[in-house]
Amino acid sequence: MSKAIFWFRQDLRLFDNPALYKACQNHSEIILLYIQDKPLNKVKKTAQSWWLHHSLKKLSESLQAHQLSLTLKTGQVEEIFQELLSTNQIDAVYWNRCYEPMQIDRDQKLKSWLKQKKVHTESFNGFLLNEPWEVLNQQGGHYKVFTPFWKQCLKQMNIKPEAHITQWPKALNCDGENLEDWQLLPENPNWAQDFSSYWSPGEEGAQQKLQAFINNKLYHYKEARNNPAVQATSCLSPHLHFGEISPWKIYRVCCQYQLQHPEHDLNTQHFMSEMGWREFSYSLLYYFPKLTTDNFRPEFDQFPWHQYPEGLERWKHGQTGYPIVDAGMRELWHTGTMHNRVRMIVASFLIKDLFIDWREGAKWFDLTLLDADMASNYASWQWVAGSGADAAPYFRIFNPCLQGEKFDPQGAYVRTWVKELELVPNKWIHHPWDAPSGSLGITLGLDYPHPIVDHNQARHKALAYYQKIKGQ
DNA sequence: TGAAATGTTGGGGCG
DNA sequence: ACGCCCCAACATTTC
Repeated sequence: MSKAIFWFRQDLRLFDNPALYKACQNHSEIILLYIQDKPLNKVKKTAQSWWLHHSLKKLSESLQAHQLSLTLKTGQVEEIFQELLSTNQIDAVYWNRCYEPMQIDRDQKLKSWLKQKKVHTESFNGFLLNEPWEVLNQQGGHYKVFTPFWKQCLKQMNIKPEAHITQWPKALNCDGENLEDWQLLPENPNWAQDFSSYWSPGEEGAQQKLQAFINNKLYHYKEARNNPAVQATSCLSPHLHFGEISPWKIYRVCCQYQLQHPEHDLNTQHFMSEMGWREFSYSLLYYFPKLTTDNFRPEFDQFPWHQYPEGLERWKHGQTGYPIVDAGMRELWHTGTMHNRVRMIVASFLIKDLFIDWREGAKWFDLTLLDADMASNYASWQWVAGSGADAAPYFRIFNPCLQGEKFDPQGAYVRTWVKELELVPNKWIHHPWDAPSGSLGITLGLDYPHPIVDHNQARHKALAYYQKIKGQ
C-alpha cells in the first residue's frame, strides 16, 4: 500500500490533470491537498477569492463522487508537509507546476527539502502548451517578438494524450479546515453579487463554456471578437487561470474543429493565437521575473508619470466622462471581467490620457478581474504602455471616441453599462459633449460627468513625453 | 491589436 | 471648350 499526497494549486480539475493522473496510477492511498499559504487575516479579498471559493467547492464535490475528499490547510507549505509526513507514511508527492517567480522559488525549495526526506517528488506541466524553457530561438535565448515565438510553439507542439483517471485510490484520511471558515466570499458590501449570473466556476462550467464556444462562436471569432456588445469570445480565461480546464483540451478540440471546418480555418487560427499570447506572456515572465515591477524597456524608467489620485479614482469607478471607457470599467466591477478590446481602450486611456503609471492599472485589474494572471496581466499592461517586449509603438494612441464608433457603432455596449446614457442618440453616444444643447436628453456635469481631459490635448502631450524618453 | 496630418486625384461648378 | 477652384475621397506619411 503506497501513499501519496497530491497538491492542488492552479489545476483545480480531475480531467486531463497529468500530476493527478500519475499519482492515482502509482498509489493506492492518497491525500488531496489544497493550501492557503497566506495567514487568513492577511488574505486580500479579490474577485478571484470569490472564484476560488466556488471552484474549491465544486472540486470537493466531484471528489466526493469518488469517495475522496479535499483537505484544506492554511500555513507555510513546508510546515504543512512536515506535519503530513510525520503523521502519515507518505511515499510520494505530486503537483503540476506554477510559473510565477515566487511560486517557482517556493516549489524548488520544497522539492529539494522533500528529496532530502527521501520522499519521491514529481512535478508536471498541467498549465501551459509548452514549457517556457522549451521554446527558444536560434541563439538559444527566449523570444522577444510574438509572431516568431508562436510559430516556433506550433512547430514543436507535441499534443499530449488525454489523461483520464479510471481507477481512483482510496482516501487517506487527514484533518482539514472548513472552506466556509476561509471566508473567501465578500460581504458588506457583497460586490460579487452579480458574478454568479455570468459565471459557473469549476470544471463542469469550463467544459460547457468550451463546448458553447466551439459550437456557436468560433466560426466567426476573428471579426466578432472585437465587438464588445456581442458575446463572441470564449470566456475561458478565468477557468484557465484556476486550471479548471487544461490548455491541451482546448488545443485538441480546436485542431479537431480545424479538420472538420477548413472553411473557418482563419477563425480557428486566430483563437489559437490568443492562447499563444498566454504562452508568450508566461515566457516573458519566466525570463524577466521583474515583469510586474520593472519596465521591460529601461528607457521607460524616465517616463514622467503623473500623481493624479482623483483621475485614478474616476477611472476605477467609470466616471471619466468617456462613455466607452466608463462602460468598460463598470463592466469590470459588475462582472469581474472586461471585453478584451475595451481592456486595451481603458488601458490606453489611463496611460496616454491620464499619464498614470501602468502599474496602477495592473494592480486594479489584479483586484477586480476574475481571470487576472500575473503573466498575461502585466505583459499586457506593458504592451499597451509601450514599455514591454513586442509592445505597441508609442505613437499608437487610441482615440476613445473613434474606438467606440468603430467597435460599438450602435452604442449597445455603452448603454448596457452606462445607464445614464441609455437615451442618448447614436450620433452622440461616444462623444456626448459635442451634442447641440438639448439634444441629449440629459445634462452633462449633472447626470453624467464632463470628460476628465481633452483627448486631443492629452494625445499631443503623450507624444511629447514619448519623444523625450526615446533613445535614452 | 491607430489616428492625425499631409499629399494626391478627379469630378463638378463656374466664369 | 478650357482653366481654375473647391473639396470629397482616397493614399501616404508622420507621430
